[in-house]
Amino acid sequence: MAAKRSGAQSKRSQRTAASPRSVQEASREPPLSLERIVATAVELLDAEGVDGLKMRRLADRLGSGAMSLYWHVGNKEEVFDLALDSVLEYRAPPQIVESQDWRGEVVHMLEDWRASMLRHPWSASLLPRRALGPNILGRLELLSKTLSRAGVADADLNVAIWSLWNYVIGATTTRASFDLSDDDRAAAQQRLTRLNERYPTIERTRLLLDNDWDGAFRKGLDFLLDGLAPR
Amino acid sequence: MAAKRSGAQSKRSQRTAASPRSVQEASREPPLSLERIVATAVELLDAEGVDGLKMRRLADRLGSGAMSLYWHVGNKEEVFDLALDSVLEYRAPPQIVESQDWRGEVVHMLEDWRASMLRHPWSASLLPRRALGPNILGRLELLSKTLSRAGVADADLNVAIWSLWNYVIGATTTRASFDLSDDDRAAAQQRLTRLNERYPTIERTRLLLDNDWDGAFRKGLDFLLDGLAPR
DNA sequence: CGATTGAATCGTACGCCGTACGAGTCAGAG
DNA sequence: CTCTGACTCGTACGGCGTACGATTCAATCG
Repeated sequence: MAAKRSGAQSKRSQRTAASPRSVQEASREPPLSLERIVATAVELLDAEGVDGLKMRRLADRLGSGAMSLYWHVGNKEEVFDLALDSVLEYRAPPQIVESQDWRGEVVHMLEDWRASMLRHPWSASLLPRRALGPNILGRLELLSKTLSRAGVADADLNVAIWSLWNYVIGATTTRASFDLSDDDRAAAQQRLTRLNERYPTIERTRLLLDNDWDGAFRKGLDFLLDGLAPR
Repeated sequence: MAAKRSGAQSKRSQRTAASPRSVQEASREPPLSLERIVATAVELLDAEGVDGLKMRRLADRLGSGAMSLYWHVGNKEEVFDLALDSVLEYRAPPQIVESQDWRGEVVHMLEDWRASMLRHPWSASLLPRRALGPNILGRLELLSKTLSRAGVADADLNVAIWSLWNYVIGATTTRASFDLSDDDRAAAQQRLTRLNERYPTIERTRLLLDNDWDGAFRKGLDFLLDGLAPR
C-alpha cells in the first residue's frame, strides 16, 4: 500500500536546506509542497472566485501536472478547507497583561475577522459549510476566553459565542454576495421601485441601496453586545 | 429568433382546462411546467442535497428529456433561485387588526424563517449567494413594517433589519452544516480534547457538543432584540 | 559500486457534468 | 391542407475531478 500522506502532520520540507541543488541546475520551479499549494490556491481564489478554482488551473500556476497535487491533498474539498483556514489567522494585538477593555478586544477581533473574509470574498461563502480549522478554533477560543473573563457566566457563554458567530457569518456572506456594481444596484432599485406597492417600507428606507456596510456592521454589533452584556 | 421564455411573467398553463385530453389517452406524465420543475427540484434537493441536483436527474424525475427543461428555465442557476424562493413563502398569522405585540410577531416570523430553511437544509447555504426573490423581499418588508410601527426610527431601521437578517442567516447556515451525526460530534469532541491545552475554554463549555440549537437561537435572538429596542 | 526502495511527479483515460444546436412533434389557426 | 409557433429531446462538445499505472530520482543498503 502506498500510504500517501496521512493526516495534517507535516513531515516534508527538510530538503531545500540540505541538498546541493540537484543535477538540473535551473529547474525554475521550487518543489511542490502543501504550503505552496495552499498559498497558490488562495491567489487563484482571489483572482477567479470559488468557481474559478480548478485542479488543472491550480497545477498550471504551480508549474506542475494536475495529478501531482493529489500526492499532497486528498481531494479538491481539502484544498478549500486549507485555503479557508489559512486566510483566517489572527494575531491578537500586543497588550500589557490583562486588558480591562474586553469589549474593545471583542470588537477588534470580530472586525478583523470580517475584514479578513472580505479581503477574500470567496471565504465568506465557504466558512459555514466547512470543517473548523485551527485558526477558526483559535478565534472561538479567544472569544470565549475574553467573554468569560468579562464575567459572562458559563451557562450563557455558548449562546453568546454562537450569537456573535452567527452575526459575523451572516454579515460577511451577505456583504460578499451583495457587492454589486453600481449598475446592478441601480437595476435592483429600479425593480424595487416598480414594485413599490408591494414593498413600500423597504423601498422608503432604501434598504437595498444603503451602502454603509462597515458602519452597519459596527452598529449592529454594538446592539448585539448591549444585549449580551448590558453595561 | 426563438425568444424562449422572457422573464418571470407566466403565460403558460391555460391548457389543461380546455384541451380534451389529447389523442394519447394515457400519457402518464403531466406536461412540463415551471411549477412542476421547481417543485420537483425541491424534492430532489431535499433528497440529495445541493450536489445531488443535476439537470439530467431532475429531468428523469419529471419523466422528460434533460434538454426540455431549458425551454422553461435559462440555466441551472435559475433552478436554484426559484427553488430557494419557493421554500421561503410566509403567511403571517391571522391577527385582529394591528397587534400590539410587535416583538412576538418578529420572533414568530424569524423562527418560521429558520424552521423553513432547516426543513430544507440546502436552502441555508444557498440563501446568501442568491438573488432576492419575492418571498424573501416579502419577509424583509414585513420585518421592516413591524419594526417601523414599533417605533424604530427610520435612521436605525436598516441596521436593525440587517442585524436580524445576519443573525438568521448565520444561525441557519451554521445549524444546517453542523448537523453532524452523533459519531461525527464525538469525533470532533475527541479531537478537541486532544488539543485541550490549545483550546481550553471552548473545551470547558463544550461549545461543539452543545445540542440545544433551538434554545440558543431563541435566546440569542432575545439578546439581539434587547439591544435593538430596549424594553 | 550497483541494486533497491519509496517519495514525488505526471500522462492518459474514464465517467459525469452543463448545455449548444438543430431536428422533431403536435395543436390550433388560416 | 398548410403553416406556425410552442414545446420536446437526441446528439455532441468541452471541461471537470480524479483513478490508475508508469516514470523519475535521491537516499539507502549490501
